[in-house]
Amino acid sequence: MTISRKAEYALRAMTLLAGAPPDRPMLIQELAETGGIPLKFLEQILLTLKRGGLLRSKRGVGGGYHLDKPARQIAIADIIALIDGGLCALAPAETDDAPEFTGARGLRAALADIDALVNGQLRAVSLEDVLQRDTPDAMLAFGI
Amino acid sequence: MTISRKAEYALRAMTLLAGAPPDRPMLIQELAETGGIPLKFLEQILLTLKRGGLLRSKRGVGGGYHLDKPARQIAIADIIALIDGGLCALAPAETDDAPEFTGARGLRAALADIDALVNGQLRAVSLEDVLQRDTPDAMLAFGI
DNA sequence: CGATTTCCGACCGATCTAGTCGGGAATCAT
DNA sequence: ATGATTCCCGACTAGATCGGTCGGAAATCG
Repeated sequence: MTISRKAEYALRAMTLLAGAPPDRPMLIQELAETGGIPLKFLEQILLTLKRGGLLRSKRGVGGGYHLDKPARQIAIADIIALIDGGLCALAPAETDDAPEFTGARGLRAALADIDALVNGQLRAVSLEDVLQRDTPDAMLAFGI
Repeated sequence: MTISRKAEYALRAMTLLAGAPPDRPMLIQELAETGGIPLKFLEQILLTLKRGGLLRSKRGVGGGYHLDKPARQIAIADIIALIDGGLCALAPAETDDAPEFTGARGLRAALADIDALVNGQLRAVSLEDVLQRDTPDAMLAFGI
């Protein structure tokens, strides 16, 4: 029940890109080394992130990857959804063969509630928020 | 990223047991049929639930399963933790080889926050709450 | 004893995870 | 045009996990 390593790598790479100077793109190799991510695996990940519209790339010398929109407009939900193919869903696949017994509706409702809670939060936190959380004074501001 | 089918089955069985009359235990077969759960699979599940201290069992005629404590004192977190071996954790396995880069702390903090949120909620909802949620008037009370 | 019911370890096919491999295609400087 | 650089992309794989199944042993009761 942990987040997939692939999604974790994607989050690292996106965080790295969000925190990088916007004038020049970053190389896959750069991202892999800094983020501690297997190079060829990261290649795949960045590709799907790009196909999903979160990244833009350029080949050749001086090429690399950069965000396709400002960090504020990219939620970590967007990243996880692209990589894992759907968000974290506690509620099991909807309208399946679910039998009806006393308490069944209540169970589904309770799970759906929590599901909505976590997904809402994932959607609410942007890459910019992640960077903000990184600075020590932000920790102080939050009283940690 | 869905809840495991095994955990879903466990939740169904526990909900069933929480809603059953407390005078006699329920048979595995009964639970399997009512809950739409493969019998032999359910056997395993109930066994680990019992070893975890959530259930009590009795063999032979008149035997079966029943809750080991009142439904109010059993959180769905307890059930999922026993079955899936740990709760839903978005934050990756702690203190692993996590590299340090700009934003890494923020990323971990953001994930840990959401993690705490969902786990807190899972711990807050008991089987009794699940049963309450099942009745239509409870829905009205919640303004649904 | 024999019926009932839980207990328990071993096993199994399909799918998913976490990658690797090898080469192709675009871009750029010279 | 050539060659270096860098991204693009499909195929492949070892190992783990998922979702069960099977066969029987042990307890409990009439």
